Order: sequence, then structure tokens, then C-alpha cells
Amino acid sequence: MTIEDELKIITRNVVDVLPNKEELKKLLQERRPLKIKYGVDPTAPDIHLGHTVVLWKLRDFQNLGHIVQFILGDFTAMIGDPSGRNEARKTLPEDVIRDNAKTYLDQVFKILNKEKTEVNPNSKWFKQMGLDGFLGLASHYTVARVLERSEFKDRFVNKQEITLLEFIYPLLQGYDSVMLKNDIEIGGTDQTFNLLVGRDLQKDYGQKEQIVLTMPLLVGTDGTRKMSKTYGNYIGITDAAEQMFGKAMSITDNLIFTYFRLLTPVPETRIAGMELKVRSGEMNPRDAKAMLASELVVLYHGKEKALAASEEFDRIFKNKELPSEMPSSVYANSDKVWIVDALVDNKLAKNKTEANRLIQQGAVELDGSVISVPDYDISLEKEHILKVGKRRFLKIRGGKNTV
RNA sequence: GGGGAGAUGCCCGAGAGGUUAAAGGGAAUGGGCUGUAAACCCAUUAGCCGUAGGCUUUCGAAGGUUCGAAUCCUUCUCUCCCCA
Repeated sequence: MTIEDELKIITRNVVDVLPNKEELKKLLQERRPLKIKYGVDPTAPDIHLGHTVVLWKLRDFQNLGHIVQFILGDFTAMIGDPSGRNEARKTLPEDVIRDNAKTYLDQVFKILNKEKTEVNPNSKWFKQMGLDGFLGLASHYTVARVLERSEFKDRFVNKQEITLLEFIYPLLQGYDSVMLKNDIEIGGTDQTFNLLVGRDLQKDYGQKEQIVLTMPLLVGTDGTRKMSKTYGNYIGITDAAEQMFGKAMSITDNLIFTYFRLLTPVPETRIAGMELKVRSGEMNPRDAKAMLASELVVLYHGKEKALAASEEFDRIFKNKELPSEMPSSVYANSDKVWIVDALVDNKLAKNKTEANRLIQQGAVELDGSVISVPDYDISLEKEHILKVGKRRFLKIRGGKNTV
């Protein structure tokens, strides 16, 4: 493979190469396995598709024979990355972080090649650094430089608070690079500043500076904000197959191909072809989206489940039939149940008021017919199917019957 | 250390003694139209009462004034701003 080909693969989907592409090219010309650093703080037990954007890029590197240096920010997780919000981060206890780290890695290796990945917990060096060591590190950087960061600049000008921790955090992340002597570091565009600090620090420590690649932030299923657990607009990679499929189907149309490119290993030519067809009206965007949804489910649950999820989806939403499986609820010692109770008991409504509301709005169906008055008992002589909204189903029956 | 401003429902934000379960917007949920898309239209968004009118709790916290308090008074907690 030529350098140009390699460069093309590496820079696909990348927002920025810093300081520039030329430097990256030079690096590739050395024709040796490069060390690519990527760091994550295990502050939550699960990752979502937003995280996989960077992982796929790392995978590209691995496929080209390079090595991923995965920084497990177990130390920095205890402190909390202040990037973005200025709400106080809660500090996490060590055992929680350890558990998170484990599930994190399991999930990460659904994309990364384990053989070409080394995992480095940054507690390894930070735990024993000591105040003297830290002050030494702090002397390598200046307030002015941190203030250059646009986010800080704005806040500084607007006299909003900036905590010292926020000031320090980039230094810690940069120090990871000093310890690893990596060739390249990769992260989301929101990490640009932190990544550049890594460069500066490496230089100050007399090392070769890392090249920085930034990846786009994935827009969440709401189509506006970045994908994040706190916004509830995420697709978790541990989401159940049906759920994942459904969430993918609910994204807005102009996100379809962005998702294809950033989240799947589908070759660019195929994606571009599809995009063209959709734009010319030859292909219904819905079908492209269904393919996207399948691709995603295949990745995390396998072909079989993807097929099943797709069929299930069509069954419920296209053909308006019942799902093949649904949760069931058994009422043991009674021959009837008030519909409002049934909704609340089975968490189809938060409380009775909400249950009433749903009923009055015509969101509740029993065996296919809308129940619009709350004054209704479900007889438990036989099995019934309760439907709330478009997608919540429940089988309901008395206790004596066998399954 | 001195001076000032503020805390309202999921979020933002109006309200300045009664007609206020609290305007408006955002968001979410449900319905309609569709392709579980967007856009658009409608409705809902404290809880309880077997549904019909009620009742109970809510405006940072605790007390108080009043027939009546989100609105007035006292104390407390927290946030922000300005000066040094």
C-alpha cells in the first residue's frame, strides 16, 4: 500500500490533523508501527456509539499495522474531566472505577483488535507522582497558554468561573503522552486543546511531539445535541438488539450517512452509492436507514439477531402486528384487574394520574381496541394484550393458567 | 473584609397579597399526518379519589403576619455580581 493510500484511510472522517497533514505523512514514511494514544476516563460503566467514532479510527490504524496505546484514565476518573460543563463533578470511588474499567474494556474490544492494543492505566504514574512531582509538571506550562483555550477565554471574559481543576486537567492528560511517548493522539474535537497540550508537554520534556487527530462529535438520536448519556439521546452498544434497531430507525434522515460513515465499517463506495440513490429519489431513505440499523445490530449482536430485530420491527411498525415476544404479567389471586392499576403495576405508567392521562388520550389499547375511559376492568378469564403508545406491549393473565 | 442581586414546576423564565396547580418558551409524552424521519397540527406535563366533581401537597429551608402568602416580616442555607 502506498503512503497516499494509507493517508487516505487515516484521514477519512477526520476533522483536523494538527499541526498539519504533511507531518503526518512524514511520520507514515518512516514505515514502522506507530503508537496511537487514546484515553478514556471510565466514569460510567457503558460506552455508546458516540465513543465508537474514535474507536473505528483506531481500528483503521490497527488494520494498517499500528499499535493502539489505550489510556485507561482510572486516576483522572477519580478527579473528573471538567471539559464542557461547569457543574461540579462527583468524585468516584475506586472500586466503581475498577468495575467500570472492566466493562469499558470489554466493550472497547468489540471494535479494537486486542492483539494490537496495550492498555495503560494512568494511575500507574499519577498515584506515585506526589506533590513535588506534580509541581514539577506544573512548571512546564503557563497560565497564559491555558487561557488561550477558547472555552476558557470566553468564560474568562464573561467572568464565569473556571476552577483550578479545569486548569490542571489538560496537564494530566498531556502528561500521559509524555509517559507513553506516543506518535499520535486521537480524540473528539472537544478535546483539541487537551491534545495540543500533550504536544507542548512532550516537546518541553525533550520528546518528539505527537500528531493530533480530531474526530467529529456524533450527533445524538435527537438530531441536535451531541450524543450523550445525560441527554438521553444515545444508543448504547449494550442496548438490546430490538432497542438498538428501533433507536437507529428513529434518527433524522440527514444523519443516516453520517452514521454510516462514522459508525460502521461499510466501505465508502457503498455508502456514497446509497447516498446518491436516496438523493435522486431512487431509494427511500427509510430503507437506507433500515440497512444502517441492521449494520449496527450486526456489529454488536451478530447477524442472526439483526435479522430478527429487523423482522420484528417490520412486524410491529410496518404491519402493525404484535411482537413475537412480549413481557407478561400474572395476577394470581383475582379474576379481574382495574386497567389503571394494570398500567401502574407494570410500569407502563409512572403513576395513576399518568395512567389516566394516557387512557384519556387514547394511548391505551386492549386486544386491539382503544380503551378511552379509565373506568374499565380487565377480566382475567383469558389472556389479554395491553398496548400503550406505539411500542409498549404487555400480556396480562390470571394466575391459574399455565404458560 | 465591604456593598449589591438572586433561588419559581424536567429546564429557561414571568408573577410583587386573593380570579395562580402558577403566563410564555424549550423539552418530553400521547394523538393526527408519515417511513417509530423531519416539518406541521392538536392535547398533556404535582399527586390522590373507579372519572366526577372534589381533595391534598408545591414557588431554596424553617418560623411568623393575614380571613387569605410564590408574593409581606424574621432567621437560616446556597448561588451570583461589584469594590478592596
